[in-house]
Amino acid sequence: MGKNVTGVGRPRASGAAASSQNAREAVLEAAGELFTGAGYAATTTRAIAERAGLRQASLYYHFPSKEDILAALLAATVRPSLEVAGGLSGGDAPAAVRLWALAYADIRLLGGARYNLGALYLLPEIASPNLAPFRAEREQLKAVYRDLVAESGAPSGSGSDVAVRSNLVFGLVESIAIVRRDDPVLDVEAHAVEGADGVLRVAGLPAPDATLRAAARALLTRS
Amino acid sequence: MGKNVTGVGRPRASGAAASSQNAREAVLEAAGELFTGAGYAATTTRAIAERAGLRQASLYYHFPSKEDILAALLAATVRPSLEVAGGLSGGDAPAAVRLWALAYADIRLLGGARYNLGALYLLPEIASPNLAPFRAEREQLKAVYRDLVAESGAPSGSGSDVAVRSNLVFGLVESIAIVRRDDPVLDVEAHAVEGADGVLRVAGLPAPDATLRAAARALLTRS
DNA sequence: ATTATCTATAGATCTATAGATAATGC
DNA sequence: ATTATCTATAGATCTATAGATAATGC
Repeated sequence: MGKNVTGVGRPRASGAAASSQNAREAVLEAAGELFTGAGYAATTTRAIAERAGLRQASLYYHFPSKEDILAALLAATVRPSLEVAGGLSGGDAPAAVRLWALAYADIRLLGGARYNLGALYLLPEIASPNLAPFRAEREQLKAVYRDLVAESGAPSGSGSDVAVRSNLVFGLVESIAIVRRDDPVLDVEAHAVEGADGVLRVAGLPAPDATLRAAARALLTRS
Repeated sequence: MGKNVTGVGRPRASGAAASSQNAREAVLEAAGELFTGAGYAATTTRAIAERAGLRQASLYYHFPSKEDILAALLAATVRPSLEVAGGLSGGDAPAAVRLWALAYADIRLLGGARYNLGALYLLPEIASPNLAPFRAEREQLKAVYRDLVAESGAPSGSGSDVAVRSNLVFGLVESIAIVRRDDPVLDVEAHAVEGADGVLRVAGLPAPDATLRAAARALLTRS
């Protein structure tokens, strides 16, 4: 269970940096790239191991099963978003400002990660019973959006309700994964600003101005 | 190659309706349900065949490979959207009206299909070289959205450009697949109306009123 | 003695092909 | 003779386990 800083354990067959600093990290990095690119079922444990620089069977020293690798990735992907959401809850800023800030931060997180981490949310495998903890965390995040949409109190024109609007808002944020897959070199910053603007508009709020954006950004740097 | 209306060919092993009216349809139906639910790679040809009421090997009488089943489904899914887009191009209605109509129709098509057909677009396998024809058709549809966003000529506030906005618009429409997966019993009609409203707002246009919506619906029924 | 890897492999698939078979059509 | 299915199986995986091995730590 140690960190293997010096070189405990049998050396790797792939000549490579005998006994890496942290094989677990390398496995997650490799799996992230492959799962998001080719999907979970189409990615073999052999391919993950190869990219991480070890043998297929050696994965099982670090993870009990292939699905546990996915679970670790999903947890690491949703956690930063939940932290942002948590950091916003304490303040006294208007709901519209907090909603803009959360959407902006989420889109940047998903759009700017090393590889297209948001694509993990698109995998059909997240329906697996073993991944219920991840789904619960994602539901938590979605609930924060719903509360912000409700609190921001947009006029309920033409019979629209909070449930429909927050579905659209959450969908708009997560759609960064689809957009990024279609266009891997997109301008993340521009998409995040315009996306957060769009979130407010979809929520039924007036178009945000520079003052609102500045206030939202200030909220984010504060924590 | 005949339709097997009466009962040519060896009867099915699964007692079932000896020599179905149209086995090909049954295979597509089964594959649609399984691919959208469990994904492509995780769905076995055996599972498809079982659900369609024939033996695994018999699939290959109707399709040369598993991937061709997916290709057929993708083609059938994007075609109706392209038809709507084509039907709108000839008119003299304002771009905002056509944009609302297209978004509304697309969301209803994807949201109301027998199973969550939009989830096919989320599959990582659509990157396969063999599925280039589908990707091209989807790009065509996306180009229609882009042209409508450009033509509707929203004020380009805060440096936003057409590319970013049309990415967001297209993402918002397709996000119905994610929303539906999370909430299989959603109100499709309400989501489509509110989603099309959101599309106009994300495009930077003023919030649509009942008159605009009525005009857009009229466009759709006309063709 | 502990750690982190390796080699080898069991057992369970999965796709696609080969060739037989049981209907109808002529 | 043609059609649409079937049975059987080849060949290629794929995940996970068993048990050996080559380092360091004590």
